[in-house]
Amino acid sequence: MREEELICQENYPHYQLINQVKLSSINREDMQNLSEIFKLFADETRLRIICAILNTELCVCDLCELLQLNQSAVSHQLQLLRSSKLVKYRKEGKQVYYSLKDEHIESIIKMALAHIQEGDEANGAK
Amino acid sequence: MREEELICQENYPHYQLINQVKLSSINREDMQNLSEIFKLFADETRLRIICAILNTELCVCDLCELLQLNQSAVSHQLQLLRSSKLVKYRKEGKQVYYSLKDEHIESIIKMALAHIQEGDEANGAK
DNA sequence: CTAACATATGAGCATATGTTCATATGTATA
DNA sequence: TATACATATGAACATATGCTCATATGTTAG
Repeated sequence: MREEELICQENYPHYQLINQVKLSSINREDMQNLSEIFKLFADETRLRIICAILNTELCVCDLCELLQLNQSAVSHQLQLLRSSKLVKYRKEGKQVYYSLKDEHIESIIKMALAHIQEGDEANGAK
Repeated sequence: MREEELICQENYPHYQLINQVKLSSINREDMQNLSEIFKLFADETRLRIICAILNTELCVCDLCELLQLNQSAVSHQLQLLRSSKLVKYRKEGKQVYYSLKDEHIESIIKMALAHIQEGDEANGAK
């Protein structure tokens, strides 16, 4: 529909390169799923929740106390994490205990942490 | 300010646990930086751009062609990636070539990919 | 210098997102 | 069964985000 405006004239030499990238690239559905996961990590509150239950299971009010957030906000975020199957939960009496479902998550966060720490070194943090 | 409504009565037994989590947790500033990075990965367009330049440098119009997006949208996203120092760029004549700055990024994405693929197995994808 | 091209950027708009408030649901205890 | 407590959830609102359109900037060729 907008071929003419999209393709700049210089990129024909890059045609092969583009095609190669296209072939080796992650398929569109995985890409969408990837961005979904990263969305979960993208909110600070959610990330704090995730980190809090990295190695421990905690109940909702523990999380409220820890993050100093009201119960509704925490529950809404947990709802999101639950429906994305990032967390599992266990009911015990009145309480509901949440924990992480997958150990990849810790690796992802550690890797990202390494990234920002390397960034610090490279930039002005000397 | 809202102590009374936040702290549920049952969590006193968890007091130690909460404190332990609090102590071992990532500090607030790093947490914010982490969420910033994940925000960058959280948009599908941006993620596609990032993946496209994982191993190759590409100019803006290559990206437009590859992602079938208009130049303005791509440039805006590149602007974001640039100001977050996730990408580097190199001007050559009229063109500007973008590439990634950091190899952690690939690891992060690969890890996340592993997560979603494991999720597939675990769920109905048989 | 002018025209054409590649990229950048500001404004405006529509949509998505996170929080709060009010209330519902579910569980234990008196 | 009634009450208190822990959690979940819907609605409303304010803010953030991503895209588009128009235009600016910078570069090369004629």
